[in-house]
Amino acid sequence: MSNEPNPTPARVTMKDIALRAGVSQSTVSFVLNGNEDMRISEETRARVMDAVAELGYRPRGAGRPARDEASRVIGLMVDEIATSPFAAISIEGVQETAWKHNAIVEVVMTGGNRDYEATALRKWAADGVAGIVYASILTRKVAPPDALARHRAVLLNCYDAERRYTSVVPAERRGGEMATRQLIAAGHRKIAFITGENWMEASDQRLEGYERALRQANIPVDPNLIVEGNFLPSGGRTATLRLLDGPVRPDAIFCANDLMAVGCYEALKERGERVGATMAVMGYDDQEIAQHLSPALSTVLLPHREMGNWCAEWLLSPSEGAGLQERLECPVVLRESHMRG
Amino acid sequence: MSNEPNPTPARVTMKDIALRAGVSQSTVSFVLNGNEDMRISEETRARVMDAVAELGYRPRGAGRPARDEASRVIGLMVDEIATSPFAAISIEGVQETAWKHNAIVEVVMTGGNRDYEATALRKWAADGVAGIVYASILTRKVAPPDALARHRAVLLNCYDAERRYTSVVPAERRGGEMATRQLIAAGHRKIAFITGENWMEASDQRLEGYERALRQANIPVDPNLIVEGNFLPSGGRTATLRLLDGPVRPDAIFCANDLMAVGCYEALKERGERVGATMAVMGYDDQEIAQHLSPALSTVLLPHREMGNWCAEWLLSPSEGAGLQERLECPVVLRESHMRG
DNA sequence: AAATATTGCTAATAAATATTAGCAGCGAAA
DNA sequence: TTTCGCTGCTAATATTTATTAGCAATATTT
Repeated sequence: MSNEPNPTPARVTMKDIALRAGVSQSTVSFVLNGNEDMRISEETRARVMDAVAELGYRPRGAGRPARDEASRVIGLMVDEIATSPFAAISIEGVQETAWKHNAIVEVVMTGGNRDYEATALRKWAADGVAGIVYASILTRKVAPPDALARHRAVLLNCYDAERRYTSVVPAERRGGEMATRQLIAAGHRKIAFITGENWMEASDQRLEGYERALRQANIPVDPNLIVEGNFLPSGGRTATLRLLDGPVRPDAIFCANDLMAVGCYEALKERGERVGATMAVMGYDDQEIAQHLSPALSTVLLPHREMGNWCAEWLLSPSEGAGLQERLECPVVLRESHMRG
Repeated sequence: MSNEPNPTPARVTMKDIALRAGVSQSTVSFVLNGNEDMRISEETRARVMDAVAELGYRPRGAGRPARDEASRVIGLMVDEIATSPFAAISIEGVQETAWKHNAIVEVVMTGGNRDYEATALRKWAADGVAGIVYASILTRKVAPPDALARHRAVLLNCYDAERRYTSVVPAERRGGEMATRQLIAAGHRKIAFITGENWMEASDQRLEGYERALRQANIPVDPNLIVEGNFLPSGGRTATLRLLDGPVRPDAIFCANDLMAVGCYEALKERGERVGATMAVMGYDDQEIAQHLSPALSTVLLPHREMGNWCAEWLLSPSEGAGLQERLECPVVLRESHMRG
C-alpha cells in the first residue's frame, strides 16, 4: 500500500449502489428517479433501495443533466427574521408569486454573517437558482456581498449606494403624509408626532411625511408637538405624558409605530382621556397587538407582502435591467382611534 | 427544416459561453469557479463574464463533480411562519447549530401544500442535502410526504403516527405542572386555569400538567376554577371576569398563553385588583407583548431555539436510528406577577 | 544567441448520471 | 414446434463540467 496519506473516502455513487444491489448503474438511475417508462420489478427496486439505505447514498446533480427542465428556485437571503413577523410576511409574498411561476423559495437567514452569505451564494450558484432576493428587516442602505453580482438579484426593504441592484422599499414619507392627511380630514389641527429611533430611516421619513402634510394644509409645524419616542410601549407612554403636560394640548397623536400607540393608549387612559373621542390616535406598521386595542387603532400598513410579490414578479418575468428603485404604497387603515367626539 | 415542432431551446452551457467569448470550455470553467491556481488574464476574464451576462448562463451542478466537498446543507420545511415569531426562533436554533457544523440552512415555507412539498423534496434530493427538518407551527401529529423517507429527517414540534421519524416537541404537560408548582410554592391554593383552544394538544397538556401538580399537592381540582379561553386577549379578559364573578374566588390565575394574560391584566385592573399583590397571574409561551406588562409577567418558556438546536445536532452528528421522540423542558420564568402581597 | 522560466491558455481526459438501443428469457398464440 | 409479444433488465453512449497534462509565446538569464 502506498506510503501516502489515505485519500478522503470518495462519495458514494450510483456505481457503488449498483455493485451492492447486483444491478447496473442505469437500473439504479431508473429506480431513484421513479421513471415510469422503465419497467423495474419490485424485487429489484427493493434491493436498490436497501443498498441506498445501507451505503448512505445521497443524490447529487453531477453527471448528465436530465432532459426535463427542473423546477425553478428563488434564493432568499435575509439578515434575520426572529425579531419580526414582518419579514415572514414578505417571504410569503415572494413565495406566493413564485409558486404561480412554478418556482419554490429557499430561505437562508444569515444574521449578516459574510461567510454564511458567501457559502449560500456559492450553493445557489451551483444550483443555478433563477434569482435571489436579498432582504433586510429594517429599511436601510446595504452593501451586498460581491458574489451577489453574478446572479439576477433584487433588494427587498433595502437598497445599495451605487444603485447597481433593483430594490423595493416602502413609501414611508408618503405613508406618513397620507396618515396625517386623514387626521386633518377628521378635523384635527393640533396633531402631535411621537418619533421612533432617529437613526432609522423609516422614522425620519414618516416624520417628514407628517411635516409635509401639515405644510400643505397651512398648519404650522409646532416643535412642542414633536416628541422623541423609542418604538416601544414604554416610550409611547412617556412621550404621551410629556405631550399632555406640555405647553400645547394636542387633539391627535400620531405614533411612529404601533407599539408606541399601545403605550399611548395606556397614558391617555391614566389621564382620563377617551381615545377616538377626546383624543385621536394614529399608529404605523399594523402590528398584531394593535389589533387587540379598544377602540380599534387606525394605522398605516407596511407593504410587506406586496414587496415580496413584487420581487418575485421582477425576478421571474422578462423585465428591464437592474438599478430600478420601486417604492410601494403604505395604505392607511381607518378603524376608530383617528376620530374625534 | 423538419416539420416537427421546434424543440425547446437548450440550456445555455459553458460551451456556448466559450464560443461567444472566443475561449475554451475549460477556460470558462476556471473563470466561473474563481480558481486561483489557474492564471487567466483580466482581459480574458472580462470577455467570459460579458458572455455570461449576455447569454444568461446560470451554473448548474451537472457534469464532473468538483473534488472538494461542497458545504453541507440542511433543508428545513415549515408549514408557515408568518403568524408566529416562534417558528423563526426554531429556525435560528437549527441554523446556529448547523453553522457550527459548517452547514447552512435553506428554509422552504410550504403552507402545507403537497405539491410544494414534493417539489422542494425533489430539489433537495438533487442537491444531496445532509438532512431535512420538517417543522410545524403548532405541536401536532403530522403525515409527512412519502418522499421525506428517502432523506435523513427529523420532525420539529410535530410527530408522526407510526413513529417512523425522530421528533422533538415541548414537554407541555411538565411545563404546566412546573408553573403550577411555582404558584403553590408562592403560597397560592385557589389557583384558576384559563384554557386555550381545546383542539390544540398544547392546551390540553398544559391543563393536564396543572391538574397533576394540584393533585400532587393534595389540592382538589375545582371545576369552578377552570374556565374556557381562546388564546386571545379578549378571551383572557372575559374568562377572568367570569372567574371574579364566580362562586369561588381564586388567588392566582394561570393563563394557557401570554396573550390571554394580557386580557387577564386588563380585567383585573378594571376590578381594582393589583397583579402580584391581591391576585397572582402566570402566563405561558413568553410572547413579546407580555414583556411589556407591568408588573412583569411570570411565564413558561417554550423551547423553540432548543428544539431547533436539537434537530440540527441530531441530523449532523452520528447518532442512533430514526423513531426517537424527544421532549424538551419548558422552563418557568419568575418575574413579578406570580407573587402575592 | 541559446537556454531556461513563466504566463496564459487549450485539448484531452475524467467523473457521474441520464438516456437509448438492444437483448435474453418467458409466455401466449398460431 | 415455431413465431410473436412482452418483461425486465443492461451495455453503450450522451451530456456537462472539472481537472490534468502539455504547449506556444514571451520574458529573463546566462
